[in-house]
Amino acid sequence: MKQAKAEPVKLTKAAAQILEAAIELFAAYGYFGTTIRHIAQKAKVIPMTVYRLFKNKPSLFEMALRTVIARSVDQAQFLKTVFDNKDNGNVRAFITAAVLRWYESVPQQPARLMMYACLSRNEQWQGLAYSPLEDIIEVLAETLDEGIDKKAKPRPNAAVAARTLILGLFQFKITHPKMRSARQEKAAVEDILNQWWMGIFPPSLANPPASKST
Amino acid sequence: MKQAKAEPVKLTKAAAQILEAAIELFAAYGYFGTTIRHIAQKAKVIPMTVYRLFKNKPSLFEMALRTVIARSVDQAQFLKTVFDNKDNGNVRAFITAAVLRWYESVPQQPARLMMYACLSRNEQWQGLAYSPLEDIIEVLAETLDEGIDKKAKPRPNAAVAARTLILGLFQFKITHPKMRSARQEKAAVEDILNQWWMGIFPPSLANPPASKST
Amino acid sequence: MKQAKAEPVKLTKAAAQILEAAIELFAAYGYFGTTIRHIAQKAKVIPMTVYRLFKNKPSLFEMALRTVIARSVDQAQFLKTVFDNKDNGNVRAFITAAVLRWYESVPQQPARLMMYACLSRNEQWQGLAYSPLEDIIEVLAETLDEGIDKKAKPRPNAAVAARTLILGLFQFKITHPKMRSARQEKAAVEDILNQWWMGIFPPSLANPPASKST
Amino acid sequence: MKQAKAEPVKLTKAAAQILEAAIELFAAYGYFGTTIRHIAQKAKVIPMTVYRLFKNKPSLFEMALRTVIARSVDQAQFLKTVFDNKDNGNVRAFITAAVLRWYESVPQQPARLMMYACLSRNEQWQGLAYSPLEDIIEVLAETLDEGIDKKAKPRPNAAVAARTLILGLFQFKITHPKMRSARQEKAAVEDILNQWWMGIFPPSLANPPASKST
DNA sequence: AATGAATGAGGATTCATTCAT
DNA sequence: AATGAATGAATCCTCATTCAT
Repeated sequence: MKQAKAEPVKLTKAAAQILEAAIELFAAYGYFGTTIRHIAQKAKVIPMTVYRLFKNKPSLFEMALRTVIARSVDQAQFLKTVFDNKDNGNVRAFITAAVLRWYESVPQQPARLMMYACLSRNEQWQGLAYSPLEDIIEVLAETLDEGIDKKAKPRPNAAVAARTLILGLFQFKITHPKMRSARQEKAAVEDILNQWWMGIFPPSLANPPASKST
Repeated sequence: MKQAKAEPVKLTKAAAQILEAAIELFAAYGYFGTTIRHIAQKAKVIPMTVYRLFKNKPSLFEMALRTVIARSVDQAQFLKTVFDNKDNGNVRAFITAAVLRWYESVPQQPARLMMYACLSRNEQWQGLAYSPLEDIIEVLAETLDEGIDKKAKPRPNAAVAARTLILGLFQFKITHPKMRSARQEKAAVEDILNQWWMGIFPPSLANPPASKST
Repeated sequence: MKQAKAEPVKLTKAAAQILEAAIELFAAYGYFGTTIRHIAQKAKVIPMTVYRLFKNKPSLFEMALRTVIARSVDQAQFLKTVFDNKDNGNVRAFITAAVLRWYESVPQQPARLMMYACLSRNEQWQGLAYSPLEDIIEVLAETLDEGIDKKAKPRPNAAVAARTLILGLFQFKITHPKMRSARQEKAAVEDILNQWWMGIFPPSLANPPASKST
Repeated sequence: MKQAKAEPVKLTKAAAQILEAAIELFAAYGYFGTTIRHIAQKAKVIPMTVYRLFKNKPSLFEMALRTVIARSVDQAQFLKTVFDNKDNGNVRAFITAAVLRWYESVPQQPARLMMYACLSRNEQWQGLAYSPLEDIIEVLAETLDEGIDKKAKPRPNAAVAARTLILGLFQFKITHPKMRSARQEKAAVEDILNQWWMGIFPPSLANPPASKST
């Protein structure tokens, strides 16, 4: 699990306000669509204060990104804790519930901000933004792997499966912001999860192990 | 399948140049990160020409988005043709190959542009950007559904499965732009596809149909 | 009566359309608030045509002004004809009716255009714009003078009286564009006219001939 | 009397300079004929300062208009004070002197600015511009009414008479800016005033109450 | 450390006008 | 003579940033 620690430094009240405003606005409008003045207004400080507490605009964006990621990392660790303490009963139900809870616990704001960072031309930001997803994927994959029958043939690839699920859900969260109610969204995510568990064809009916493309 | 026709109008050379430049730059830097002057320079025209041929910046962005989508729609229709002409042999191999070909045929540019549109606060752009993905999902779901054993229990949900796959691949394309070679990327996509087909646990070993959360 | 002849030159259809559009828009938005493109659009020609038929923007404005003035001059002459043919009966009623008819016959457009010309820093335009009012004032003053008792003491000054009335009515027309209905406007103008005829104090009660200020 | 208070707020030096420059230039060239850069240059500030101290161009115009009107309102109140303190001697001479003083005290600048506002398509500006004239008219009408013999037949209409005079004088001030010397202008205004007091025909000689047009 | 003012470049957009066709 | 394209400067306005207080 990559380290992306940040925010443990004590922030003054003004700095915290600015950071929250920056997160909100960068997430909503992206880097270029957000102005320092706008951030300052939302944080109820004058623009000068932004420059006293943060070096400049890129630096502020990076700080906002790191802050959001730090929180996300915490979530990965929380998930890990949950998984570590699981009883060995119904693995599938357990993981399903945990992933659902994770999905619901991720606000759109961080997701959007991370997406903007991924789209940016700044490789450092891209790397930063991708790391928390990798963390979640890693935790999920580990837990999955423990539950997989090691002698199954074909043996499922836990890492790939975890990646597919998390990226799909992440994308789903961003691209369906207002198109459905929370209830509908939850139902859709459950469908995705179920389908993910099931696979398309039950192995008994499925065709042979799939050709390696043409 | 939603209609998103565009670009049938004959474009002058300058307009076509501007449009291509706009697609490229909007895809790279987003709406706010791209300036009309920048577009004009890349298209080798003076800024005024942009305004003669396009109403304004939002309109140009929408035009670029529609153009990219129109091309994507063509791909959906191409995929549909491929599926319609399939022999009834190995369905899985056939679909796998087709989806792989689709994945490789989608340039990053349109994907990025569509992602920026999805992230924008403009609901029309969001809708436009999402439509070609829906088209692909629809075509894939239909074909999948034909191959699914109607009496299987639990019966796979073709629509959800298709959505999960396409959104996941789309996200994958965007978020992994430079992190791996083309070869690695292809291998990863194949893994995703295989995993998608297989499901995590073979039904025979799987736990019961999954609790509805909580 | 000053000569401000114009427009006898034969205009092509396009030129006439442009001129009418120019009059309308210059009257509505003033010189700087009106653009050649806007005029061309309203006249349903391309901007180039404006430059083929008129030298440039100032020249077009002057042409519009002259056109409007020429029509106004015609009105002055019409008024003159009316006055020349009057019977020698009720002079007051006759003039009142004629002035009312004049007031109603002057569209707001020319009045606004002339006002804009008066306000401009171009002395030629100022002179042009003021001339038709002077014409009307002159005609009215002559007719008034004929009706005034040459031995009255104090003897009314027909020129001043005419000027006061016409300028007041002109101002009234411009500054009360939408504030009252046509019916209300006519009633107000009649009040003005009556008051103008009457003077404030009947001479019998009036104080002596008025001090020459201070 | 309508309230149009403004300008009591303390203005910084730069803001005051900008406002004065705006008044001068808007009065000279109208709204569209005046540029922010021009105003900034005259005020000896950089254009950005204009936008720091005023919201935008329309807002600056409105501020300029309100400032000019506030000064005018003060004049109306001054006139009122004068009228309230008048002895009951020669009413006509007293009012004549007061109106003359008012006329001379109104600079051309405010008059032009108000005229431009009246001509604009902005109803709020029209209303603002017209209000100070209404104030003066009201004050004058009240004082006139006190002096009018209530039993005179036909009884003069003080409101209409006041309106006619003030509008006429206002128009006169604008349309005769440079055409005569100050001395000539004063003489002309005195003529107008005398004529206004007198009416055209002494009632004894006048024809019957004037036909209501047709 | 908070504030207002300054900077100067750059944002989108439109202007009047002219050149090639 | 009609048209589209070009020109280049000007429009209003905002940007990120820094300098004086």
